[in-house]
Order: sequence, then structure tokens, then C-alpha cells
Amino acid sequence: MALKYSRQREAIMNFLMTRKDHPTADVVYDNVRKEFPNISLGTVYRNLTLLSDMGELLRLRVGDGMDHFDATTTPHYHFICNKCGCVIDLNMESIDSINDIAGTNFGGRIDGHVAYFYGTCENCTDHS
Amino acid sequence: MALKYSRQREAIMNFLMTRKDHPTADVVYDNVRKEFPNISLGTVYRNLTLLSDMGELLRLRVGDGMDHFDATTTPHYHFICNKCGCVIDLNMESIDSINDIAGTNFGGRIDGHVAYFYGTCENCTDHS
DNA sequence: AACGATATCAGTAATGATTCCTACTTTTAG
DNA sequence: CTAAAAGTAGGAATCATTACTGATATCGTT
Repeated sequence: MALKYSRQREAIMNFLMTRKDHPTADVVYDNVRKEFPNISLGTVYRNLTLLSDMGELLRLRVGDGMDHFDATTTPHYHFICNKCGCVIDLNMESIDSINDIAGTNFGGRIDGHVAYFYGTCENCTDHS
Repeated sequence: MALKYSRQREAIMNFLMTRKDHPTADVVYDNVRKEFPNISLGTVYRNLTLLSDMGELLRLRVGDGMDHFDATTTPHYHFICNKCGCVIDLNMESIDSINDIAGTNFGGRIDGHVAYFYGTCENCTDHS
């Protein structure tokens, strides 16, 4: 057997499933610590990496220097607010056709893409 | 007068304009050092940030932990090879229409997007 | 050409996110 | 129940990047 159960990993997964705002490792750490006061930041990182390697989590590199994690693994796109830095799921159809557009005039093989949309979120628009 | 000329900055810019492979700060440092043996890595970083803030460079976060820099500032897309990690410009039309697709069902304002395509580059396909 | 204000520099220390290491604990197959 | 294997806590280490500091280079004004 390669993968053993651990309550810490389950707690991390459970926490992420309750959140829609794509927390960073630090936020996961702070919150899981309420249930496991002794959990180590290294454990959080190791399990986040493990879970995203297994495909149970998405690791998002939104460009703010920290990785964000998303328990919704069905393909979807993300929006990042230039003002507050929040990360929001976009409710839009998949646009895999752009893989084909990118593939013309290109010698290699394109397997997929990631796309992040930037702008101002609803909240920050209101308050300005 | 806000911005003063510096030979170091010019050398960094000149070097990047000779390259199509989107070097990292480290690679810029190693190469500019041939002309300025005493240049400091901090100077490289400061000027790369300065130049990209001014829009003369593109800062690419391709997901390998290091920022890559691109002297071609006209809008274009990038391909990252999953095997060798190389970064290649894609010769494709702009697909700004996906901003509109993303904008439906979304309360905020979308200003733009970044998209990275992943797969296997021509070189790595041949050698496998 | 010399002056002075200030941007820039080299060198180095500091930061922040992430990973690695090691001795101890938990899980699980038999 | 037992023991091998995987997981953990805690902290040190790493890596890219940024900040600090005293010295240097640039440039508008004389």
C-alpha cells in the first residue's frame, strides 16, 4: 500500500471543501490548526502537494507569489482581482478550442492550457 | 526627472532583446556579467522589475517557481514544455473574445487575461 | 567644466514561501 | 498484537526575490 490514511490530510481536504475562495497554504495551516493545534506547516505543504498530484486539488498560481488551492477539480476558470487579490471561480463554458487555435503553426503537441482573467471584482467596483 | 540612464539597465535590455527563450533573472545575471563582471543580482532584479513596470518587458509566471522575462511586449501567448520546461512564443491571433465569454455571469469587470499552453515541445517529441 | 541633487549601483543582509531532514507516532497488513 | 511502512512535528535549510546602505554615476543648472 502506498498511501496511508491520516487525519491531518483529511482535515486539510475537509477544510478546503468548505471554502470557495481558494486559500493559500498559510490560510489552510491557520484553520486546520484549530482542530489540530500541533499540525506542522510542513505537513500542510506536503499534503497539499500530495493531494494536487493525485488530482484531488487544483494548485493555482495566480501571480501573487503564493500558491492557492481549490477543491473543485472539475475544469473551470479563475478571475483574480487586481485591487484586492481575491480569486473567484468563473461560471463559463470550457474553451478547449483555443488549444487547436494555438496548435496551428506550432510543431509540438499541446495538451492543455491555463487561463486567468484579471480585472476588478464586484466588491472593489462598488467601493470605488 | 524620474528615470536616469544606466548602462546596466541598457545591457539587461539589450541582452533580453537578443533572446527568444524568455530567460530567468539568473540567466540574465550570468550573461550580463560577461560585460559587467561586478553587476549585482539585486541590480538585475531591480531593473527587470522597473522595465516590466514600465511595460518594456513582460514578466511571465510560467509555474516553475521562477519568473521569466520577455522583451517582446506585443500581445502574444506562450507555450511551456512539460518535459524540458522551455518557454516558446506562440504565433497565434489574439483571443480577446474569451474576455467577453468570461464576463457573462460575472459581476465585476474583466480587463484582460493571461493564458499559458502546456504540452510537449517539438524537440522533446522527436527525442522520445 | 564644475556643482549639487538624486537616481542607481554593488554588496550584503533580510524576507517569505516552500522544501528537506530526523527522530518519534500512527496506520494497517498479516 | 506486532512490526513494517507511511505519516508527523518541529525546525533547519533552500531558493527566488527584495530591502538596506554607503559609494558612484547621471544630468539639469550654473
